[in-house]
Amino acid sequence: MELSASNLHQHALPPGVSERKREVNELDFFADTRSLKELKQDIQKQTSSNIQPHHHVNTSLNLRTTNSGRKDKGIMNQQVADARAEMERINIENQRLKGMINQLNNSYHSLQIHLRTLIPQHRNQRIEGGPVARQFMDLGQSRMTFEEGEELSERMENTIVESMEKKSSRDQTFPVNSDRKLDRNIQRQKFSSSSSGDGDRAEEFLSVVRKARVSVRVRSDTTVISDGCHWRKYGQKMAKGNPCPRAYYRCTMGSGCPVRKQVQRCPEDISILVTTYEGNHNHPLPPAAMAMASTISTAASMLLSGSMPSSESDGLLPNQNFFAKSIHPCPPNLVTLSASAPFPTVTLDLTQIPNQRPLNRVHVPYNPASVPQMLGSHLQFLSLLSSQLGNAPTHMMHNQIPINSMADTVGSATAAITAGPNFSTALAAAITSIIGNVQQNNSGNSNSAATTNSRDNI
DNA sequence: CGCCTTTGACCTGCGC
DNA sequence: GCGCAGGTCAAAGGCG
Repeated sequence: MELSASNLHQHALPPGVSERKREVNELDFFADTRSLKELKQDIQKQTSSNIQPHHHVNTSLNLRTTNSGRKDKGIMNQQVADARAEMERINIENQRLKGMINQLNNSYHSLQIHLRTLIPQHRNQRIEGGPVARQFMDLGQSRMTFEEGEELSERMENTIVESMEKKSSRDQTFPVNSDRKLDRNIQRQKFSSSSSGDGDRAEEFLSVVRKARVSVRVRSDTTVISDGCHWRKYGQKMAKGNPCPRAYYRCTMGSGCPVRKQVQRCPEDISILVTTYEGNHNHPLPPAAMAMASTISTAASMLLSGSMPSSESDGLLPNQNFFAKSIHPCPPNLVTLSASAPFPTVTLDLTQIPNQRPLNRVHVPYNPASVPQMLGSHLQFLSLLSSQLGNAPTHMMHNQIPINSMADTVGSATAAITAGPNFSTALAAAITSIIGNVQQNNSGNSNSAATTNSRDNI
């Protein structure tokens, strides 16, 4: 991959640098490939050309031109001095930008090296009936060069967003059951094939991302939590071991949208509402709903980043151990990863939040209607996480992130997660910050009531 | 009338 | 192969 100035601008430069580059562009600094020497010569030519007419005038009017000549000479000297000062300034700016590019180059190469070290680790991890996420990590057991890995990682980032479109087109081709069969077949192929190509691996990644689930536990009297989407109930079942029925909803915001959710009350505490989301939307989403959808993608990415040392004696993923056992000061089990289910699931347990008093934050009563906003903060969460790890550009701290950079954000955060030894600490800090932000938002936005469906019978 | 819920039937995977 | 459980379908009916 070539590292050009434009690449740096698009992929690596923090906003400050972007601003600086715009400044430089106004001077045509990068666009003009001439050297400083040539630039200097140009300026000198310009100043001398300005001088010529005055010389010509001087020769015709002696007395008057003596004073005028002195004035002109003064102006000329001033212009030369200005030009020199400008050149000095440009020179300093040039040195500064050179240093910046070198720094970015170094960061880029260190990331390359880090990626080189990660790919063989993933390749060497064995499956042996392990969880889906681990199995996917093993997909690289066929030989994958660094370039392939780099290309794949790029495609992974892109496919998180593109998967919505692919999924949509597939849904139009296959009825639901066929679609599920296809997904299952993909799963089987994924586990049985050890010599798949990049295309297959991307498809396998898509499959996991599509099927990764996010489960949200909220204490709520309402039958559903408001998440910004329109849902149609298509079924209800009594689940074994739970006196409360499980309701099945399908997203109706887009035709053929594959996203489904299950809503069920917790058998141990019926005041807890458990909502499980699955799939990617194939249509534009309102911000709150977009946050939810991207949370699912993020969840998959988090799972796929599970390259921690294995300690599965208790049946937990290594990452799950981090989440479930090591996070402080977050409530235990606030976030858990489960691979015991057919598909990887991230569970956000928000039921303990009302009792939480994040450090240095004003406590505001918890409002279940703010769950979407909380999930909507997941990008902020990733940003915070990345920044806590010190491995991600600070420009991710912006709240408003364009949708087409979402995948980049996810990818960067995933990289940060994978790379960071202080993962749990960073995660704890990030979650604490998010909770604090949401609660602060609640104080100024307490009217964002959840839309309830009175006809729901859960 | 369109959209939604309800609910029994059906399909599929999995364990025995 | 059988039974169970989870998930989905689709007809019927309700609501605004």
